[in-house]
Amino acid sequence: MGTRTARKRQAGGTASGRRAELLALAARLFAERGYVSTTVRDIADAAGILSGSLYHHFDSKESMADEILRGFLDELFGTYAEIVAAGLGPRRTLEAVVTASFRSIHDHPAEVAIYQNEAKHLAQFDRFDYLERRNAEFRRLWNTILTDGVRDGVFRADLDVELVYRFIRDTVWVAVRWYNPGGTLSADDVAKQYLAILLDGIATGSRST
Amino acid sequence: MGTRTARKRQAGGTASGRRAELLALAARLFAERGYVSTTVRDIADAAGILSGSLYHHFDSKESMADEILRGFLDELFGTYAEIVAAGLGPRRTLEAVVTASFRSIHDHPAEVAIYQNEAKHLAQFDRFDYLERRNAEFRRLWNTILTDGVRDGVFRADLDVELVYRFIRDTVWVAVRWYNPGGTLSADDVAKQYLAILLDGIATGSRST
Amino acid sequence: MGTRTARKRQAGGTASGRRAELLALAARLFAERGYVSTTVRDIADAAGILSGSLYHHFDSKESMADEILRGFLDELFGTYAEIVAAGLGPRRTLEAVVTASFRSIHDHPAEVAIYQNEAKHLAQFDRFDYLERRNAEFRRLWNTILTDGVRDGVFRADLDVELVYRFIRDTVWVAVRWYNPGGTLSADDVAKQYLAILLDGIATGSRST
Amino acid sequence: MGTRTARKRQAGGTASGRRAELLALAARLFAERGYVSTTVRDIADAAGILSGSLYHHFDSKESMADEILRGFLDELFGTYAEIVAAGLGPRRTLEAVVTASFRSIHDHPAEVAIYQNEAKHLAQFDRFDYLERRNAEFRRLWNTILTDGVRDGVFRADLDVELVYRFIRDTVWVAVRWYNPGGTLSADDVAKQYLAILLDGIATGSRST
DNA sequence: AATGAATGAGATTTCATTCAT
DNA sequence: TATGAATGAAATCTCATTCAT
Repeated sequence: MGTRTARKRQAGGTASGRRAELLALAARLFAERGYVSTTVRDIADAAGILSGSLYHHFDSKESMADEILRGFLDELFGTYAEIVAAGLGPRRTLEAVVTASFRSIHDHPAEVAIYQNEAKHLAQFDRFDYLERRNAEFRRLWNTILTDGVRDGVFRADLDVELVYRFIRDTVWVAVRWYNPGGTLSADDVAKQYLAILLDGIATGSRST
Repeated sequence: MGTRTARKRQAGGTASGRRAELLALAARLFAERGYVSTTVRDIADAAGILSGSLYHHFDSKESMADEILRGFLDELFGTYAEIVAAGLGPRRTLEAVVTASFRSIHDHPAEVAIYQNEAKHLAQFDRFDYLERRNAEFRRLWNTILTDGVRDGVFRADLDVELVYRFIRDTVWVAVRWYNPGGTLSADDVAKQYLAILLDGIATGSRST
Repeated sequence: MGTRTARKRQAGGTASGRRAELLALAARLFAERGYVSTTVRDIADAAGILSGSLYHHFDSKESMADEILRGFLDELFGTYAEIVAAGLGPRRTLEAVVTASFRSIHDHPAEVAIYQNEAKHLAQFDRFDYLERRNAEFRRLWNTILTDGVRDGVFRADLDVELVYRFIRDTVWVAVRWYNPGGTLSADDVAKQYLAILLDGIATGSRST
Repeated sequence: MGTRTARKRQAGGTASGRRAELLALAARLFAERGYVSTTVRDIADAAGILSGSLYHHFDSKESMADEILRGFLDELFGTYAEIVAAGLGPRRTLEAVVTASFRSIHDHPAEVAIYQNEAKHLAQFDRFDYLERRNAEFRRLWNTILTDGVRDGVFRADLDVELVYRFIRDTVWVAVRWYNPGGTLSADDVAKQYLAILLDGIATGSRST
C-alpha cells in the first residue's frame, strides 16, 4: 500500500552484514541464470531462508538488482575518476582504464555480468535511470581519451573515434563471459594482451591496408 | 503430449508464408525483450491473433526459438564453409569471415541478438544441443585461421591464439547491440574499420610494447 | 511487463456474457466481505474456475471494482440527469431523486454497497479519479435542488444547505446496509416514509425549536 | 499459544501510558485506512518502533481493535444509561441521545469510524460477540424512545418505528465521515440542526403528504 | 486458421506473528 | 522494552499450454 522504503543501505554505502551476504548471493545467481530467470525463491533457497523472509531485507527483487548495480558502478567510476585525475596522457590513461576494467571483471564478475546482460532490460524502469547516465559518462571518458590521443599524435589520425569507442567498450566487458577469476590468466595478463592487440594489431610487418 | 503435432517446417526447410511471418515477429521480439521476457501473448498480439492460435503453427515457444536459431546458424555456417573452401590463405580468410559476420548482423540482426543473448540460457535444453556444436565449430574455424596465419608469418608469432579467438568472436558479434542496419555505416564499412584495428592496432608508429 | 489492456468492455458498454456473470459475482462478494477481504480466489471459487483464469477476463482485481463502479455510476447519473431534465421543480425533483436512489439500492445493492464502503479506499488510485468527480456532481445536484427550493419557498429558509445535503446523501445510501430487496418493504415504500420524515419531521404539532 | 501473554489492561480498565499512545495511533490508522488495510507495521512505523515490538504490548492486531472498541462502547453506553436514568421523557431523551452521539463523534472520531466501518467484519470473530449485544442494546434504546414518544403523542402516530430507528442510527453515525472535530461547526451545532430536521422536516408550511 | 475459455504451475509480494538477544 | 531475523500462510498475478467449437 504505502511506500515503505524499508531499511536503506547504511550511511556510507556499505550494506550491513546480512544484507551484504544476501546481496552477494543474489548477484551470483543473477549473473549465472539471468535476472529474469532467477527467482526470489532461488535466492532465498541459496540463503537457506524462505522467500518471504528476503522481504525483511529488501523491498523487491528489483531493488536487489538496483543496489548491486549502483554499488558496483559507484566503485568503478570512482576508480576511473582517479585515473583521469592522475593526468597520465592519452596512451597511459587508456592502458590504465583498460587494466582497471579487467581488474573489475576479476573482482566483481557477477556485477559486471549483470551490468552487461541486464542493463538493457532494467533501464526501462525509472529507478535505473542512472544506467543511462553511466553509459553517457562512459562514452565521454573514451571519447576524450581517444580524441586527445589522436590530437597528440599517439593514436592514428584516421580513427573513427565513435566506432573505436564501441569496439573497446564491448570487447573489454564481454570478456566477463569467459574470464575465469580463479584461472591461470590474471586480469593483468589479459589486459596486457588485449592492449597489445588494440594498440598494434595482430598482423606482422608494418601498416597493411 | 499433444495428439496433433503442429505442422513441421516444410520439406526443404523453407517455412510457409504465415509461419515465416510469425517467426520473423517472434525473432524481433525475442531480440528486443529477451526470450524469457517475451511472452507468447506478446508474439500473438504483434501478429494480431490470440495466443492460443499460435499453437496451430508451432509446438511451443521453445520450438520457435529453435527454428529461428537453427535456420540462422545453418545459413551462417554455410557461408563460412564456402569461404574456407575458397582457400584464400589465412589473412584473406580472416577478412572474409569477419566481413561475412558483419553482413550477417546486417541481414539478420534479430537472429544474431538471440544467438548472442539467449544461447547460454537455451543451451541447457536438449533440443538446443547444436548450439554447443556450433560453438565448437566456431572455435575450430578461428583456431585454424589464426594458427595457419602464425605459421605462415602473416600474424604475429607471440599471439595467444585462444585469447585472440575470443576477442575477435566477441567483438564481432557484440556489435549487434549498436549496429543499425538502416544507418549510414554499412556492414562492409564497419568490417573494414574493424579489420584495420584488429590487424594494425590504433597506435601510431611501429610496434610499441 | 507491458500494459496489455486486455479485452475491454464491448462497444456500448455492455459486458459480454461470461464477463458480466463474473462481474456480478465479484460485486456480490465485494459487497458482502469488503473489497480488501475478498480474494481473487473467492471470486474464482464462486465462479467454479481457478483464480488464474479470472485474468483471462480481467486485468486485475482493481479493474473488476473499476468496471463495477463505473457501470453503476454511469447508469445512476443517467437517471439523475433525466430527472433534472424533466424540470419538475425543487420539491418533486427531490422526491424523484430520493426515490430513484432507493430504487437503485433495490436494483443494485451490491454496487451501492461497494460505492458506499470502498470508494474512500479506492479513490486513492488514479484509475478511480471519476469517483471524486461523481461526488462533486452529487453535491452540485443536491445543492441546486435545495437552494432552488429555499428560493422558491418550498423548503425552510433557515436550512444549512451543505449540512442538509450531507444528511440526505448519507441517509439514503447508508440504507443499503439494511434494505432487503426481497423483503416486504419495497424501495418505493422506504422512499415514501423517508420523504415523509425528511420533509415534515417526526414530531407532532407545528414547528418546535 | 505464546507462553507469556502480553500484559493485560491494568485493573480499572485504563491503559498505561505507552499502551494508550499505541492504541490511539492504531485507532487513527484503523479509522483512516480500514482495519484490514492497516498493517501491524504501519502502526509500528507510526510509533517509531519495529513491528515485532508491538507484541510486547498487545497479543495481536485483533486485540488492539478489541480494546479500542470495547473501551469506546463502554463509555458510550455509560453515557446513554445516564441519560435514560434521568427520565427526561421521550422528546428530551431523544435530543439528549442524539446530542451525546454527535459529541462522541467529536471526542472519538477514530473509534466511531472503526465502529461504523469495521463492526460487520469483526463481528464474525467470537471475541467481538459484544458488538452484536451492543447493537441490540442500541435498538432497544431507540425503540423505547420512539414507542414511548408515539404513545405520549409527541411523535407522529404513523411512524414505522423500526424504520425511523434505522434512519436515525445511520444518519447520526455516518456523520463521522465528514464531521471535522477541528472545524467551525461544533458537535452541538450539528446536533441542533439535525434535530431540527428530524423533528420538523425541511419543508415549509404544515404537514404535506 | 482462429477464438474463447480455461488450466496448472509457479512467480513476486504481503503480513501477522514468533523468538533469541 | 526493543531489535533483527525469520516463519508460514496466503495473496495477486503471470504465462505457456490445451481444447472444444
